[in-house]
Amino acid sequence: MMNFVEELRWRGMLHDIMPETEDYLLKNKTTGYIGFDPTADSLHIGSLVPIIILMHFQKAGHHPIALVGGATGMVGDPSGKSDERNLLDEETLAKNISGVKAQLTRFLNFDNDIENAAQLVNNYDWMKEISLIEFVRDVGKHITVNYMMAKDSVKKRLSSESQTGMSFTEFTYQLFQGYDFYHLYKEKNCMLQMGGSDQWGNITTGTELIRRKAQGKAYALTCKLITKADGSKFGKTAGGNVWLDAKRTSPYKFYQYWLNSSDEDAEKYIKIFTFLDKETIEKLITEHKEAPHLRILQKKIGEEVTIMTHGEEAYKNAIKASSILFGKSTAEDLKTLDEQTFLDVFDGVPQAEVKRSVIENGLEIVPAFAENGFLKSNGEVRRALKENSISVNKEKVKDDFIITTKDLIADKFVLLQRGKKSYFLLKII
RNA sequence: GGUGAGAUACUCAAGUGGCCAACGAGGGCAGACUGUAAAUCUGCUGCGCAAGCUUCGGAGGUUCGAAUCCUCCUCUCACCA
Repeated sequence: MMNFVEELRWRGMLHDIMPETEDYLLKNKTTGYIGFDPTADSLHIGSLVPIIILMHFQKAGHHPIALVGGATGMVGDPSGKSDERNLLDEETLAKNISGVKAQLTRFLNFDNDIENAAQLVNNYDWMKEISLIEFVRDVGKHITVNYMMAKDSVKKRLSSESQTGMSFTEFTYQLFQGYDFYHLYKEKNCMLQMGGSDQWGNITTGTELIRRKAQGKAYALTCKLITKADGSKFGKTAGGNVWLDAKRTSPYKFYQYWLNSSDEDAEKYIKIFTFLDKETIEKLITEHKEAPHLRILQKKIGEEVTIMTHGEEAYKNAIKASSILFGKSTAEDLKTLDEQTFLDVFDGVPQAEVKRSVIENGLEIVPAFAENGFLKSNGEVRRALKENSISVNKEKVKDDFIITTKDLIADKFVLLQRGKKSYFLLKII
């Protein structure tokens, strides 16, 4: 049997582990869970780490449970937050939960035919049954406020660093999460809770509750939070979060995110986000160091993670799109594309519709960029022109350029571009 | 409830009657260089081709002239109760 803990360790994912956990996991096939917050109707790549942990867990023969926090999502976890959270209304929450559920099924094997099929639970299902009196008597009684206050997540908010203080609601959060663990321990014989290192406090409230209320022993394990070498937040781009949902973040952009990782980060990511074995990874790292400009690591990570998330087909399209957008393709190359290929490549690129007659009459460059919502104002277009950053169909143009029918791609599109990475499509109707 | 401080562009933050479309920093965008990188250098960062126009929490007022002075309002923070 594969050593799950060792696997996480050499991949540099392990942060904190309760004593005896490794031993227990080696000797027993057990059940473990990770909670996912339904703060949006899609997970983003930050959630990929816990997902991958569950995948490793399942691979090692254990039984993974993914918990969707329908109830805890209503309370709001104060960990890592310096401000009070906004609460989600029930309708949004329901939508988010179903979105998150759908995504998790892509990564974990929920097939009941196998022995250690993954399970999906929603803590709202049991939390909704509990009355306040019940909760206060049966759960609250076992945990002292002193214990709760000692948690970092709470201390931080009570200290003078925090401007807003902390509501009772958020203070209670750890009891909710702790109760989840207790519930799964009782109902599903779940012995282990995992999560990001910021969850340590919440997780140990769970093991504490299990110890006091059920005289049981449960285990905990956390993984390192993903950081980036330049200090910026992982999983964010200027355009927002990088989502797992293809509708929110196109596979092309998803792939690009990994491709643009720094060398330093790529060495970490390849261990964390791919399932390649140690030898393969070490070989790749060596190769990469010999020829860093080839970006072997980034490409491999992009390939593995994009295929895992969006499938083979989407990955191939992302590659094709990348080579057209960033290769030495010219206006001529672009014009050889048929409509379908063109649309695949530029899937997700913002676009606007323009009447054919406008192009036939000749469209000046300034209004072409400003009036369709690509750039904010005429002034901005003029500025950009001065910077020599405006291209039409991948060719730099000056302010006297006029778009005509000869610039149409597939007789239907004009590709506008600001700088190297920012595209916009005019679609002729 | 009382007292005090404050609200300036994406963020922080100067500006206390004309020299203010508003110092500076960060962020963002672009150009050069490069590996679609990092670092570095340069330019831009309210609208307008321009004349000019609209901005400094909101509404009024004083003034030839207001981000700056006055009145009221809204909100935030701190201390006290």
